[in-house]
Amino acid sequence: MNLFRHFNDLIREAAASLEGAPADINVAPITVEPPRDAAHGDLATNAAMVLAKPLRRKPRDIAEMLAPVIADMDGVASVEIAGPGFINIRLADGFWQARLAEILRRGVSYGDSDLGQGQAINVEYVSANPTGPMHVGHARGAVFGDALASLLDKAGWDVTREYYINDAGSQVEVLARSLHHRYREALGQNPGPLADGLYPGDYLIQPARDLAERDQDRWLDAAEAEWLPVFQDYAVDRMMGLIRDDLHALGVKHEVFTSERALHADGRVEEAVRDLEERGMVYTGVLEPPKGKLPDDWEPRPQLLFRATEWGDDVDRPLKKSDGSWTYFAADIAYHFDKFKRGFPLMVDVLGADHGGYVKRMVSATRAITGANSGGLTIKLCQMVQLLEDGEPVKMSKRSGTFVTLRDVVDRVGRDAVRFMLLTRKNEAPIDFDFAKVTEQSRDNPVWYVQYAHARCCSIYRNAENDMPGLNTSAEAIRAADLSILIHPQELALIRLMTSWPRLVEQAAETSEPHRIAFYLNDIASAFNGFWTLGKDAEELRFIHPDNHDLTMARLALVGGVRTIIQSGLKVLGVTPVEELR
RNA sequence: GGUCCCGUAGCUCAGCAGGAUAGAGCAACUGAUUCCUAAUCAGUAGGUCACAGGUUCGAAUCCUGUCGGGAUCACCA
Repeated sequence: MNLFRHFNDLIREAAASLEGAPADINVAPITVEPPRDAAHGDLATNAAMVLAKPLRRKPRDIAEMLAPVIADMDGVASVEIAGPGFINIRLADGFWQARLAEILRRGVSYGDSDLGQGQAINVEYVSANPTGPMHVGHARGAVFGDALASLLDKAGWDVTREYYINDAGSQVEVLARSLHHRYREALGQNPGPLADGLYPGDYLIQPARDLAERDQDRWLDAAEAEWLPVFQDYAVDRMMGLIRDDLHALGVKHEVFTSERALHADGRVEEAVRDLEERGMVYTGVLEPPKGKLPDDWEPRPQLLFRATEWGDDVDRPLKKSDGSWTYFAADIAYHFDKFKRGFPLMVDVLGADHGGYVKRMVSATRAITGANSGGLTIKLCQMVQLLEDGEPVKMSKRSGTFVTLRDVVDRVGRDAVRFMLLTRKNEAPIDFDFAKVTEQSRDNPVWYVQYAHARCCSIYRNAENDMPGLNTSAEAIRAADLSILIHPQELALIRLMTSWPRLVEQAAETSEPHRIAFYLNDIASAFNGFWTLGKDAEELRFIHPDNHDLTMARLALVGGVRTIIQSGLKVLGVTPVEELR
């Protein structure tokens, strides 16, 4: 239950039936939120202020009319009118205790929402070129996309996770040539130094050996035109294997892999462009030279263009290169068209910030394809990750082979730490990824801090079982505990915070901001650790009371609630909760 | 030059789709461990929310402009 939505619905209803309310009154601007200052109560609504104009009355007068109606609602303990016309609502202890019971009953599915109403949505992420292993730059988009997909799923969308394999274009030819070089080496030849522009990494050596084993010297003296397609297929297969392994190491999942080359091969690119053509969205023209720095080899030439400007872009965009072949953009239009036809009116693309210039054209193309009022494509850009070693940037250069692979980082600090750290920042903000910080065990490291709180919850259960032999701490027994004895302000504060989880899920999903979950978990951990420490001074606030079964069970229920919320949140982030930290 | 992102405490960052006195961690200072994990907690101090206008009951949040930082800019993917 999202209690804010719950009470908002009730209050809107009450507002619409107020004396003197016009039939067509707009109650949408009414909000119900937690007041910033807890002293103001549990809920605050702006209803009186928003209704002042349509009702032509003073906010305070409207508040006076609404207050008794609200006070009568289930769960409401008291109502106050404050400031310019805020209505502050305080909920009864019993209401909060019922919420804890709800959390225990629902388990990690607590916070699930029907906000998405089961709408199909396609989330595309990673889509690294299949030309080598993933490096850290890819990790952020991968983790972000994965968490966003989980988040949307939790919030009620029907999510499909997709990977677009960029297996067409010149970089795949380069890959094939690089593999051929290694192939010659594998057969004992000395092809000399790697030609300029070929991929230097040693990850092609083993695939080349395997290929040499399979095909022997069949391609050694063959013409390039003969071996190129074979080497392309083989290399892309192997590189996708590497990437899948890397994704697996990160715990990132996809359900659908779509090949760019297949789009070209079975005519879907032509089909998409033809579709645009029929709508008059395509023409042959000459583009203006780019502003700013003019490329050395720029020259005016007629090209097949898409009327992107009619859909919100700044210039029209080329669909064909000067040699007549399709641009990447043309294939990408076909790809989005394909997704649309597969039943996804809603799509999300997760891209690196270096693709910022690409957003408008893809969004406008998608509008053109799907009809203007759809606007079904959202592009989320992830900013750079800067690796730090002892506070110093790690220098990376592809040329010297010193770039850090995703696998290196995962092996060193662990999948969970990588994921959590990359999600503890909003996607538009650059991240400094400090190796020392990520593995540090302190308050300053949110990854560790949240895990610590979870482990502590587990530890309390273990201790309870040890200290009180025969105590039944099964889920059923905990759910049966009498929660009405949880009336300490700190206990209720903790439950309040847990109860904001459903609302947080909805907000994070609506804004596509999984980082909010990481911050929320940090808050939960902090509140829980605070409560834990109270027990040091005040023995009656400890969780375990060997001489008081009922109190122990109620407190264990509280701890169980915290543990459940943390698990629910970590599940969205794709991080495994740990039961013990030593 | 165009476009996009960012600018909040000394540092690193949140800020809940406009709400009441702008928050957290680190660093600094003061306290708390025979005790359910002190790997923690409580407190003090620290801000002209880059700047200037605008929108309205109300702006860190929305709009315009300026300044500063980053990304990107036909035919690459």
